[in-house]
Amino acid sequence: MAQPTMDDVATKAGVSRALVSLVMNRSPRVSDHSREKVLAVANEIGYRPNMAARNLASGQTQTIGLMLNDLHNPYFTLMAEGAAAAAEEAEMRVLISSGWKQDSGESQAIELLLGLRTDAVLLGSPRLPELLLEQCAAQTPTVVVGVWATSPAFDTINNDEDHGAELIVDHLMGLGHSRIAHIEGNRVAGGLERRDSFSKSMMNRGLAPILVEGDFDEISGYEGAKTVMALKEPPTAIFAGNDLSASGVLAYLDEAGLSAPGDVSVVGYDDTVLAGVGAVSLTTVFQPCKQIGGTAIQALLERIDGRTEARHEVLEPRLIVRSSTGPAPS
Amino acid sequence: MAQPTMDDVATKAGVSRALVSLVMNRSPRVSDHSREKVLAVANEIGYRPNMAARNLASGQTQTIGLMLNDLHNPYFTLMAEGAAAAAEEAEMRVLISSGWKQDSGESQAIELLLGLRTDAVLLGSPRLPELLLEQCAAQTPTVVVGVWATSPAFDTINNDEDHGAELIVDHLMGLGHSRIAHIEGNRVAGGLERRDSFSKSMMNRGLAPILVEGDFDEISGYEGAKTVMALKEPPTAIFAGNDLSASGVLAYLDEAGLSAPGDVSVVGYDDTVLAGVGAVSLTTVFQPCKQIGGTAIQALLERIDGRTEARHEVLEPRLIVRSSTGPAPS
DNA sequence: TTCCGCAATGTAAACGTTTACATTGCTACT
DNA sequence: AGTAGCAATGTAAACGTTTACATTGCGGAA
Repeated sequence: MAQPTMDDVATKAGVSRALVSLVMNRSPRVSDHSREKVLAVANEIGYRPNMAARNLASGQTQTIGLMLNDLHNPYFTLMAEGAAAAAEEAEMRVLISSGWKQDSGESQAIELLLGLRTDAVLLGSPRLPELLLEQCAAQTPTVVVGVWATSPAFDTINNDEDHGAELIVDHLMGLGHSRIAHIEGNRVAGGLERRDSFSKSMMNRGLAPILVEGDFDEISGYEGAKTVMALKEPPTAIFAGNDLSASGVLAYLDEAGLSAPGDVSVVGYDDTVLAGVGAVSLTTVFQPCKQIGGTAIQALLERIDGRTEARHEVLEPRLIVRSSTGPAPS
Repeated sequence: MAQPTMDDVATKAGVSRALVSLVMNRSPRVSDHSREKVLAVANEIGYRPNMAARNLASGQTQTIGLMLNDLHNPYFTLMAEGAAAAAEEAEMRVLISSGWKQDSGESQAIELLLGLRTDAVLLGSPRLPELLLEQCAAQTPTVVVGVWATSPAFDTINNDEDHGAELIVDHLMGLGHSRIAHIEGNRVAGGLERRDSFSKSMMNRGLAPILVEGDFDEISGYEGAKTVMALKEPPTAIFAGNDLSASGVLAYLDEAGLSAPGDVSVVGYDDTVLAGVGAVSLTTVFQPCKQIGGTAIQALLERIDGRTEARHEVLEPRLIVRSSTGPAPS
């Protein structure tokens, strides 16, 4: 599988290697005649520039690395799609790796990207401690999504969790609910803020929050629902950490012969495609996933261009009321 | 952001560059004393090997590229997870790119991977014609999942579509259905086989297949259901191209005031997490997504090790009956 | 003491590009 | 005719590794 190199093209086309390089990089300095000749030969022998060599020589990759917490979560894949589209516009490509929700996997995933020397990295809800994120930022332009931090070393984009939690609590209280449970997201990648915001909102309104562990996925939604519904005084509403988790809650309720919103109201978070689809459509909090991805790429491009002051963006949440919430049963 | 190089480490540790290289590659030929010294320095100055240089010099990347048709489809992300796990065992990393369901995007995605000179590539339901897949295979070891082909240039892994369609048709006929519609997957990435198998199965049993276009996603499931339910004689059962599409079907039915399986039975394909979750759990055909990913990586590793004969694997489908199918209404 | 063998380390030539700079021929002006 | 200027192309030195091979130094056998 020895692949053709620039030299092969140059020789066969009877020109110098430098000229081939210019052609491949669309330089305007080369004559139409040469350009055509070179392209023809390149095409004929199936030449494809070696990115490693290109990167080594130029110090650039035209590539942005994405580390995503959980590829099974539409929130992240939508973010990736938005990022890919934005990158495309800047003639950049996006390379994805994931830690599959494990600390060690995530380290490796980031390590891989840093080793590749992508021009920048976008970290989607990293689980790693802020210190490590700063180390990453020291190596390459970095934007972190989904983790609250005020580090001057990297940019962040976050949802206003406090406000989101308030919207949900107010909505549910308005429907007459007072025993409201929250199935937490994880305790490492920004789930903590959502949980704390919920607690605070509840407390402020004189209600006791019911909390149960989770990990932002279906299975923990299912388990969490099972746990809280087994309480002596089960909640009349469940606020799941995200839509994925809410799906799990609905699955459990269905299995247990309970209905939403008849018996229990359910709220998700993110407004991913999961929320709209399915027999019971989810009341949830909208997050502009794709747009977040695009904004993150913009921020990275600016950093590549030399910006150094950190920017910490906070997005306003918006409650989307669908059919999974209703009046509290009397 | 000038990053430290091997030379920096070598100088600071008072050794040669080659020795640092040996240490970084865990060679047993270096003394404990030197190893420790080098590692200490590397760690101190935050040295990280440059993959581009490493790749250029060694001709290896220890990396396998994954091109995935649609990151929003759990089928692919599960496959990726399985692949990542298998790669991990072989001390390899996995790099993902997607064409986001567009031909041009897919070309770019594959081009990116080939340019990077990953040691091999795994193509998840590529939309591109077989000719292009062969070109890819000519450059690097290639395994294609989800596309029927008998090319001697690459390996394939596929579901036995004929059998899968038969299982579904028999199941539905057994429940008394005769007007059965199929919402097609796409017409480029292997959706054709599923559609043809369905048609054939129906015909063989003396039934006329009802077909409607689709693209393996929620929206086309929704639209497809809308289309067929508007027929003079609407079907009593819908076989969606995959689970994603089936979700869309369920969403439409719900919106139209119809219920599954009371009014219409619905069948999916893939048995992704979508099938089990949700108020109406899906009858579907099981595919061992993760395992497919793992098998694909195995095949690639063998090819990297020198195997050249192509292997075309066919997996046996298994029908999973859940609550979205029931007797045909009388 | 001499010399062999071996472990540990160093030397230097790749790997396939980019890119600053040098060279070559023209055109067109004086 | 001589030459300035410019477009087109060539030359060669990086870029940061790996790796075959050379060198060093040391312990022990002769």
